[in-house]
Amino acid sequence: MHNINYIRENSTEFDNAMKLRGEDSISSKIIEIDKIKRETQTVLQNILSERNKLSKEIGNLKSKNMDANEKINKVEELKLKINSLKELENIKDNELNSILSRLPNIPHNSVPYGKDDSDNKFYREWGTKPKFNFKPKHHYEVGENIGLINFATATKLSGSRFVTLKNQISKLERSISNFMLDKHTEENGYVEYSVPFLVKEETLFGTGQLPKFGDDLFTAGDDLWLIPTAEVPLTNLVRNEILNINQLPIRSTSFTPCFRSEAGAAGKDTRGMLRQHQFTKVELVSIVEPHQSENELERMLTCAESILKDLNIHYRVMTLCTGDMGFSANKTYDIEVWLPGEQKYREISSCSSCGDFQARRMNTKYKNGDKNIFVHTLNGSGLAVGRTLIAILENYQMEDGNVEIPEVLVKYYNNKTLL
RNA sequence: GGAGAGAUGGCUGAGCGGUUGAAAGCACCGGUCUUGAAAACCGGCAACGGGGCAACUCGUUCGUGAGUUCGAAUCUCACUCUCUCCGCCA
Repeated sequence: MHNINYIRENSTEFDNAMKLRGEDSISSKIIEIDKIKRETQTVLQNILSERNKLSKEIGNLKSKNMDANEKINKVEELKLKINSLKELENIKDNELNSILSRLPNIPHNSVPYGKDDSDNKFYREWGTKPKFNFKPKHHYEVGENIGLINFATATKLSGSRFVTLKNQISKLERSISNFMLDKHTEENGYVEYSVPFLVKEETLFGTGQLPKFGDDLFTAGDDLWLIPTAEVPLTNLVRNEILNINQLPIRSTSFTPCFRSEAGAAGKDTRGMLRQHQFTKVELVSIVEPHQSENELERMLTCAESILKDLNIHYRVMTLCTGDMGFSANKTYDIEVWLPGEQKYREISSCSSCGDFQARRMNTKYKNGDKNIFVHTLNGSGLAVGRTLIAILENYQMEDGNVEIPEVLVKYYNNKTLL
């Protein structure tokens, strides 16, 4: 959600920023609505003030048993005006909110300009592509060959874009999530939460999924929605709060399933478990003071990377261009892991800074002296567990069809070194 | 699912339809005292918005939304949420 004062005072910059994100120039429309709203408000408030005065006078007269009819009639007249002005103010306020709540965040000035993911910029990489003396398989081949990944059974239960894992691979998924949570809570300074997987509309508004992207989500009826990421509940933990400055920074993490309708992805990544309606993820969220957020994004990225380093899997980090960023982000790094079976880098984490964009939607501030200031929010995957599983199956596969267990996971995997 | 109780400022908690934006206490901030701290005492302390260069001023807000009234935290209705008891259940 944007600061209307900023738009008023920097309309050109604002329009330029929206253009980078593929939006039409709209500041003039916003400013016009805002102007009418404020003018209405001023007139309305003067009348309200008059009414309040008269009402007090009426009270005084009545308490002295004196006649107040003249003043009562006056107020009656005012009421008509008040009602129509209130109505107008309401209409303009709704128009304004409806526009503002659908506009994406302004990109940070360090974000490269671009149309889509082909314009993302290389930031850094770690490790090298592993060498195989056989042709590495896709993760689904590895899993299906040993009967531990099964798409057909999942289709029977739930349709396309679901999977069932079994036995050792289920256990491996569990080991991965435990490893990630331990790392983030014991070394990286995050506090673990268990959160609801079903949330209300206001909650999704707070982080920016609604009102614009309802099509990407699943509903559970009763006004509840399935979370597409733990970013939603974790960030909204502080919705409508005025935090004490010494509570910051807040760093939280949670392991949750994520549910996405993948509405716009028909025909994309249909093979394998790369793009599912349901997957698990360990999420990282930070709530910080504004001056900390740039550093915090780098820190968060490092925390996410630490998982892949420990797993010893080659990856690269990309800075997303203006056209590829998510709605609420002002800057995003994607970590892309190398998949030898597919011979491609694939996203395994996305770390975003949202500035005060979500804080405005959630109404989350902190007290700094006598001022209440919007916090900055950040979120990142630390990491997508399903895709980490894929990365392990492809990077650690052996010629005989078995899979080696990464060293850091062995203790989480009953001390076994092979699948 | 059945019965009942409730929702007030960061927290606890008062509040006859008319100086109640809201008592009191706690917390917090500033000061006096003290070598320092604590205690005690004194003072300050809601949010959001409009207007104004500013001092300041006006409006809105006591779960949410409607209504009654000249005037609503206080009355009416609907909704939401919380708690207690009973039933059911992981």
